[in-house]
Amino acid sequence: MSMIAHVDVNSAYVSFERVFRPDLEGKPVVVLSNNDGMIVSSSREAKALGLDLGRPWFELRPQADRLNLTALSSNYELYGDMSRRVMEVLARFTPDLEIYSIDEAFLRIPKRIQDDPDQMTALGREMKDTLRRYVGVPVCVGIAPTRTLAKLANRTAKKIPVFDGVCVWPATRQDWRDSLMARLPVSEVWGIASRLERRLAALGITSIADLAAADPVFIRKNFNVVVMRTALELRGVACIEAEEDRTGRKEQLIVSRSFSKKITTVTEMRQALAVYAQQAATRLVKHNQVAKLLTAFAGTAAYAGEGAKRSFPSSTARLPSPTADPVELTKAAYSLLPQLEDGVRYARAGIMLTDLRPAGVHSPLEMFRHAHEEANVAELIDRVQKRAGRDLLGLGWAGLRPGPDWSMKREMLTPRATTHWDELVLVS
DNA sequence: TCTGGGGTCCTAGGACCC
DNA sequence: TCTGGGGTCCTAGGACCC
Repeated sequence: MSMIAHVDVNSAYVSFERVFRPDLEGKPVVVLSNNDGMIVSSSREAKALGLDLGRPWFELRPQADRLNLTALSSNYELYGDMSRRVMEVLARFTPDLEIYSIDEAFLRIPKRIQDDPDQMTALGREMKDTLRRYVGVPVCVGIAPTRTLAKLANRTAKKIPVFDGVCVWPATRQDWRDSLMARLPVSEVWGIASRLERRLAALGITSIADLAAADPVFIRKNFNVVVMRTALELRGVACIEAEEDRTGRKEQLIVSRSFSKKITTVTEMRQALAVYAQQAATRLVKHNQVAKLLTAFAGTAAYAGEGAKRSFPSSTARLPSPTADPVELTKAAYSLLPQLEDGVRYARAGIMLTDLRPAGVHSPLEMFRHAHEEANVAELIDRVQKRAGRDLLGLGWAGLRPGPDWSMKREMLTPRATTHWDELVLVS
């Protein structure tokens, strides 16, 4: 039986911010979503005040002073770079690192210590201490024979103080684990959320222990293989494979944003689509991929009041040939425009690219349609942007700064302290 | 009056994740 | 007035093939 460690950063975005704002240590802090919409990360102190994920900021703002609460706009450039540092440190512990998300990773425990709970605990503690020292962030570590149990061990390490951030499943007693699993609701398991929780409850499965004890064939029949795998993993049978290393390869790519003010005109929507199409193109090129299918969509607010007109138009265009050309993507995205309805206040729009494939593999027909003017426009934009910055040149509004008045609002943004020379932290 | 069997591919929708 | 963004996997059903 092999062992897997799950490591994740506590209150990740808040912790990344605190590295450069040590004054926020020990205080209630939240990080907000784009447009300063709602909470996406919440410090332990903020959680203790009941400030959980999803709370809208406009509701909270009036109380912020009274609660001594610090709210920050999300600074994804900072988080991306801090995440890279965390993973770099973790990579020193194993040749077998699976980066699962911006703040989580799985690591395979070396064979020679996988039967020794004490050594595994020491290893987990070393990971935690090293990340604190080298990157400056607090993490928890869970170690168990399956990914699902490693996540559960990690949750345990976070919530039960005696573990002090490191929980090695086989180092705990069987009867203690059983009673823990009997106490915890099944929705605490990785892969079981509210809808499955409801359906499971209808069959009498409410605790984690219930799911672990359920007959896998029964689960397979009433749900699907995904839920069955989860149930098996809870019994210690590893059946969720490491995600295949895609090295950046994706199956789909989405660029979508809410506007800071509602959009009502075709002109504004055309601007937004042009900006998003170019961002999509940039990301495609970065992954060295091209797209065949583009879907453009827009929508009214999810929480629009009574009587507000709702509308969710979308249009899908097959591109003449697989491409990452911003000009072609922008044109294709415009197929949405005729579908917009008059008098509707659109809150968001986006572009989804699907049917992606590696760039540079061309069918015979495609050989004849290159090196024309449009390709040169894309290249030119790319060259200018590389030399002079992203904000300087683009189709439509993309090159203008300040941006149009519907563009994203981030009023409490911290400096991009690790990726931009002019935003370095100054120490005096 | 009678109307097979086996397969692939694609898409939409549902569920989950962070 | 104000409520995020970006992904993956699985399944069912339809279209189509021989």
